[in-house]
Amino acid sequence: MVTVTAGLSAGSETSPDPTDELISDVFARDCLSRATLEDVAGKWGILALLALGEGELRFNALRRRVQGVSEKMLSQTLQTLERDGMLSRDVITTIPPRVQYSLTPLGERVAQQLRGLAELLEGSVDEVGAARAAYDARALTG
Amino acid sequence: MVTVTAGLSAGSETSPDPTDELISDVFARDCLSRATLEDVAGKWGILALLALGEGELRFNALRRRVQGVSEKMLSQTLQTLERDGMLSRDVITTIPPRVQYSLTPLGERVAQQLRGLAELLEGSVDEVGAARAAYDARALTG
DNA sequence: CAGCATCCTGCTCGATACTG
DNA sequence: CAGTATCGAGCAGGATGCTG
Repeated sequence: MVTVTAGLSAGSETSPDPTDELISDVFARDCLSRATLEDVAGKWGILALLALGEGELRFNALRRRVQGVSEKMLSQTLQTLERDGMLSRDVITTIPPRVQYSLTPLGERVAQQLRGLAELLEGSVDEVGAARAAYDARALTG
Repeated sequence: MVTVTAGLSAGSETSPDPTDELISDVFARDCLSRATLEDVAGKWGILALLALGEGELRFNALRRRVQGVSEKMLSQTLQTLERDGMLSRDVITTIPPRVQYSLTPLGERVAQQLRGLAELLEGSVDEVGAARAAYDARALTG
C-alpha cells in the first residue's frame, strides 16, 4: 500500500506495487482520507448523513431526527460535512429564515455505505447483546 | 420507525407501521445499536476492524498498522470491540507472550461495510480536497 | 427559525512508568 | 511482547443568552 499522503512522490519512491492505484490510505496518520473518515464516521456525522439520506431536512427537523444532539454539535457537524463536500446548505431568506440541508452526490454515496452499516448493526442487536452479556459474565467469574 | 430501545413494548404502543420489522433504531438515544455504532465507527474502531479485515494480527502489529494509535487507546478499543462480539482475542502463553486478534463472523460483516466506506473515501480525496478549498476560499471572501 | 458567542465541566487521549 | 496504572492537558460537548 502506497502511503503518500499529499500526492507528492517521496524521493525514494519505488512503485512498490504497480497494481495499486490508490495513493491515499486511511491508515496513514496525515492522509486526507483519514481525516474525512473521522468527520464522516464521527458520532454525529454518521447520524446526520443517515438522516439526510432519507431526504433533505431543515435544521430543527434534523435536530429532532438525531436524538440527543445539541444545537452546537449539530451546527458544528454540519459545517464540517459541508466543508468536506458531503452536503449543501441552502438558505431561504424569508422571515422566519429557513435553511435546507441536502446531500451532494458524494454525500449520497457515503450515506449509502453508512446505511448498510447501520442496517447490519440494527439487525445484530441480539448478537451484540448476547456477546456483551457473555463478556461481562466472564469478567465477574474471572 | 419503531423506536423501542430494549425490546419492551411501551404501554401505549400502537404498531404504527406493520411493514417495519426492525425494533432497533440507531437514531434513538439509548438504543444498543447506536452504542455499537459508536464503538465500531469510532476513530480507532474503524481502523482496527479494517486492519483485522486483512487478516489476524498480534497487538504490536496492529499498533504499527493503525498509525498514530497509542498503546492505551488500542488496548481500550480492542476490549470494547471484543465485548461487542466483533473480534476474538486468543492468548498463546509462551515467553514472550503472544496474543492474536481476529474478527468474528459478525466482525467480518461489519468490516466489509467499513471497507466499502474506506475505499469510497480513499477514491474521493480529490473531490474532498477541492470541496475544502472552495469552502475555505468562500470563507475568506465572505 | 437558525444559528453564533461564551462559559464551564469532564471525559478523552497521550505520555510515562511499571508488571507478568 | 502485551499489556495495566497513573497523571495531566486539552478538547469535546452541554447550558445559556443573544442576533438577524
